[in-house]
Amino acid sequence: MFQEKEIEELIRKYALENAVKFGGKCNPQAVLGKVFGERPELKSNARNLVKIVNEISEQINSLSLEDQKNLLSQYSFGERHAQPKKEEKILPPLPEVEKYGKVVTRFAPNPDCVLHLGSARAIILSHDYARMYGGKFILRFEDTDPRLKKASLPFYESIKDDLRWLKCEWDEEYIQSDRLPIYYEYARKLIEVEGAYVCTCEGEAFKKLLVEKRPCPCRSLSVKENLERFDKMLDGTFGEGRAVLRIKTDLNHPNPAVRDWPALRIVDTRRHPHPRVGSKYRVWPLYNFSAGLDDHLMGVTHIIRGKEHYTNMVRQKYMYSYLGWVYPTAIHYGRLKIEGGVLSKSKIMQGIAKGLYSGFDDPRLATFKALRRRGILPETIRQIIYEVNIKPVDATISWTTLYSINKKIVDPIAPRYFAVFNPIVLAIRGFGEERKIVLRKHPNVDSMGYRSISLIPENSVLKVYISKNDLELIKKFNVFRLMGFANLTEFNLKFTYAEARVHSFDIETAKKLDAPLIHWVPVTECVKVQMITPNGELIEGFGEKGLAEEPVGSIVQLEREGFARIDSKQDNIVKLYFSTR
RNA sequence: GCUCCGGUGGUGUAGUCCGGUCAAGCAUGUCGGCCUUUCGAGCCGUAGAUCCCGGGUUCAAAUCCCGGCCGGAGCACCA
Repeated sequence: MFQEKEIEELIRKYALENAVKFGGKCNPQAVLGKVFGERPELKSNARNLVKIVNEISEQINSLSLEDQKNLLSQYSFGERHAQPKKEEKILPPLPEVEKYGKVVTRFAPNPDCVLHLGSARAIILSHDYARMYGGKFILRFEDTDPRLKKASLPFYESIKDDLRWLKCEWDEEYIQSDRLPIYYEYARKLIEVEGAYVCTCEGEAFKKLLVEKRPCPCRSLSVKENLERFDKMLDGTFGEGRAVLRIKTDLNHPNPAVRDWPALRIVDTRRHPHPRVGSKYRVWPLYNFSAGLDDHLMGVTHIIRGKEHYTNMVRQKYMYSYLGWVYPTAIHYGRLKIEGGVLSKSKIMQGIAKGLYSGFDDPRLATFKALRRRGILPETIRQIIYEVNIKPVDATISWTTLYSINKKIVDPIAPRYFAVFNPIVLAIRGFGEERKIVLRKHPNVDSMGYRSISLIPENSVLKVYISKNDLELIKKFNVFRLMGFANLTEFNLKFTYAEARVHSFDIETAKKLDAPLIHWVPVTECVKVQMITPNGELIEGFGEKGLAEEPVGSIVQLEREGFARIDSKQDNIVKLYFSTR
């Protein structure tokens, strides 16, 4: 009991703090929380403490705010108020790592399309976790459907290309169409342990039985009969669609989707040749079979994939139990979308086929190719993935978030240039002498050097391009400033061009007059620029000649316009892809 | 319909497992200011959340329990 005084003091201290924080009235609950935070052992005595806290709170609340502040100043608080807030986003620990000697992850795409943002979670998380724990990252092409979701040769390469761009190098590479004999071997094994049977039932009839939780006639066939039937699948006795190998499951499983799922089916590869192995095989594994086997065979410890695969895990576990295997740790995440970005493989493929999109890198598509061409950096994608993390919920990220991340990375390294779109000629009268303007390539980074713009007047007239988009702004002021150059006045818009006269040169005057700053390009020294906007349109204009000296692939900032990536240069035309504002 | 899984400011997320320093943190966006020869960056500040709803347990619930609502996923001889 001799501690009582001390505890009361503690309560008083937090009550005062809370009261001062909330305008004179403290909340006993919050005070209690703070006290427990400092003295957790008091929790067992919570009931009694509540009474004391309530009493003290009442006392404190009857005081004026001034008195509370004065009393509060007598107490000292530890370090807890000052803690560094900004911490770098890192991945949370991967579950169950201690179960395995070495972490092994995999990314297993079907090479039937290019990769898009929807795969970013699987790729980056799988790769980065493998690296984080000094493990192994496997790339496995799942090209086992020669008919419906048929693989196509160029995509094998483009997927690898995207992976490299994302800085996700893989340690091992497999292609499932090379592994058919392995799958056949395990099919026989599963038949032998009575974990699988060859079913020749017609689809609808089987489904009906399935819903009623009843076995089909094929289910009770002997091992011998099943092996014979399996041979008939392989040798062509059974035609396409006439037989499948099924994995036995619990027919009473509450989810009809997991009951006796199909493992291998027959595809007429004469009519539907596989892009890599042609018509060599006619029995092809289904996803759960080949992926399930491979995950174990390749020693995968952590499967990171979309939540649409959740029931697949349940299905595959039956196969694992027949084989005496332990299922890897599976983590399922939700869909990652980007507002307005096209993320569906079929829409991408169809849109391109119809000419709706210019290609796999059309800026309206959320493919890695498109993102890359727009100057979105792999670091930005990675940061987004770290940010959304592994959650089974869908996330729609906004372009503005992506922009701001990208901008933070790009801003310090992007040289600045002027480029005028929607141009109109501005004739500056009474400008006799030739001049050279020297500007910094980056306002805060001296080491990036300088750019110079030569001004060559003709008959005392200097012609520059300005953007029609700025006309409204200019009209509102008596004086406007061409950035880095001169303050102009007496603006006069003619039919095809505009006129103005030099008012002064110094920035101080411009500031004093509150003149708007306009970017510009001299007519006598410029390059033609074309830029693809995010909605796929092409806009044209003129840019500083220095733009043509920046390497292809680099990102520049067009002042007052935004960031853009230099896509190509030819015939004195610089082609840009707009990146972010 | 059946089977899973979720629901925290506009958006994304932290916290939820193990109830209490959370009258809810961070980022981005909004708005305002400072700075700046960009409408960019940076700095400072502001507003914005019934923690899906209802009930229960408890001294105490974003957190645990029950019910509901809403959303997503799966239910292919696709992956």
